[in-house]
Amino acid sequence: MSKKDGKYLTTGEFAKLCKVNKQTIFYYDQIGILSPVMKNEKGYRYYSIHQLELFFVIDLLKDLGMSLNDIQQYMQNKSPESFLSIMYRKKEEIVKKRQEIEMKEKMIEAKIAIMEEASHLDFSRITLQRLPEATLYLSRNIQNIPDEEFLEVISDFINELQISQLDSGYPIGSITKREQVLKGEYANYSYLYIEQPNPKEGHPYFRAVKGDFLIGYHVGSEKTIGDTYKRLFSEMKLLGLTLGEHVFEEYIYDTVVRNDKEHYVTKIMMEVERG
Amino acid sequence: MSKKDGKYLTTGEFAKLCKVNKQTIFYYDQIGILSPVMKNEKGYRYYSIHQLELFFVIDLLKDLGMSLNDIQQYMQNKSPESFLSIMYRKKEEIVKKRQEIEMKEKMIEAKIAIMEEASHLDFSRITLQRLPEATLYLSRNIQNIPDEEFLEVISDFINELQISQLDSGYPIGSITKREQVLKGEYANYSYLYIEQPNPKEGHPYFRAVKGDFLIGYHVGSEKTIGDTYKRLFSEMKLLGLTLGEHVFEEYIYDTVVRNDKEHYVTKIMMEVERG
DNA sequence: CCTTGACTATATAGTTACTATATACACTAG
DNA sequence: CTAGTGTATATAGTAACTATATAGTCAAGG
Repeated sequence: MSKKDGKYLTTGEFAKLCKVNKQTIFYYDQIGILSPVMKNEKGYRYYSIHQLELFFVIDLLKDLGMSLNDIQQYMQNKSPESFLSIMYRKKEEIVKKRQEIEMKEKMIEAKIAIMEEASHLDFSRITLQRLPEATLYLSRNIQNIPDEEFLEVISDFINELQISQLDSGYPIGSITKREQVLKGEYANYSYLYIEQPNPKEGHPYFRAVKGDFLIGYHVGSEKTIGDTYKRLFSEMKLLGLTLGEHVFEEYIYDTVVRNDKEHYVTKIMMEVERG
Repeated sequence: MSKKDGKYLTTGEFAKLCKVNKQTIFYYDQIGILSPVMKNEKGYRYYSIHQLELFFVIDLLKDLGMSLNDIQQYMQNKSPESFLSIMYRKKEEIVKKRQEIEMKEKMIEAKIAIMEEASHLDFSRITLQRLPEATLYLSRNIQNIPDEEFLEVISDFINELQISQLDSGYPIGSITKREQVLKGEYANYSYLYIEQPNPKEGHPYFRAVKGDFLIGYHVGSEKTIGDTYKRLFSEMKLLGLTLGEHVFEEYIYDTVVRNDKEHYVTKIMMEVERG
């Protein structure tokens, strides 16, 4: 028997090459997914270097979400055909997984962008800005909607975000119509929305907006948001502007980054018209 | 209190929107990472729709490998600054994770290619082929190496595969020199190698090969591989060829797809010269 | 008003894939 | 011949759920 083939690895050596705990190797033997090629009379386990590749495959399958139980099922009854069919299945899964990862990367980037921008803002200032066109994914109309139906709309909205991978990481905002705002019904929203910096083709629910906006920030619970609306209205008057069709609200700092409601920050963007 | 803000979700409703088991929501309350905004006198939990976003963030962090314990640490003491720093950290991690996924996708594709090719082969046929140039990642020389050192070389080779992401999914093969093969020392390899279909720039250990190869398949344990070598030698004589500098061996069917050693298949590729 | 069925709650045990600990035996080097 | 490292088994613990058991709550229909 030649040196290389004759060379057996002890459990410790094998574990080190696999970069796992020795106990894991015992465990794999115990549940029958990777047993040593040889066991001596003292019960010492000996592995061959070829079994390393088997370990790597097990590790790959595990990584792709296969349970040790399922892996064991295969190991009891190996064949090139069933291995191939597993690989085809896993190929589909990993493509999906990669797309999810890519989306999450985008989400993180969005969160970073939002937080970085917020950290440079003066929340007490009201500004007039010309906003560029943006693509939004809208919920169904929720104005004056009864409670049960509201839950269903939210549910559909959230589902669609997840199914069609529309969660860009940007905050979920709300749109209120001029009429409701003027009546002081600041929470009687008409739509929920989420901004889509890279809109997908062929999706029906997108609307674009652009124009002049009066932008202010409300610091504190939403119960007191009326105060900030009043400040915005007086600023609007001062600048000789009138309220446009829609008001957009977005949580900048919310329950994700603040323990206390008094420190929440809501961005209010009022569409305005000159003259 | 308006309809939308007044609308609280029960544990079941909230769980459904989060697409998790209700028990999970109880559990998150229990360990203090996501508690309902309100609990009535009967102990019923009520969540607000804004807490959905918090759940999604928790889910994101979890996906990025953060433990519920670490998440809890953050939740006890939220702030935009620490959230931002977590996001920066996670951004690095997810980039790495994406690269790993991409590599694994390639690995699966390679395994599929190998298995598909193998399924169309007649293992009893010996063929003469002109092989194109291929890039290989080589181990250090292992010819006549003592056992301890062999283990170290293997270890280094495997480590490098993992660190530099060189595991292409193609089998780990061995190269034996003409001299050893002629002496019948078929297992006295000089190098281990793994093919790199998309070689990375700036890596030192690569060698290219191309030329005429006499290719045969050994079915059975490596102990009887001498039989197949003999068949190859007689075919070589028949074709009027002489043995070139190297012989390459690759496991096609091994412990990964076969339970029984008698069904292993090893591909033997002999470099040959005409005349 | 009562019952039925679907909901809510807590408490506890089970699951997966390890990981740690305790105890005992084996092997190797000085 | 002992110290130190290695091996083994057995058992318990871990994280993050998941399932089960038991009991209280509530809204709709008869």
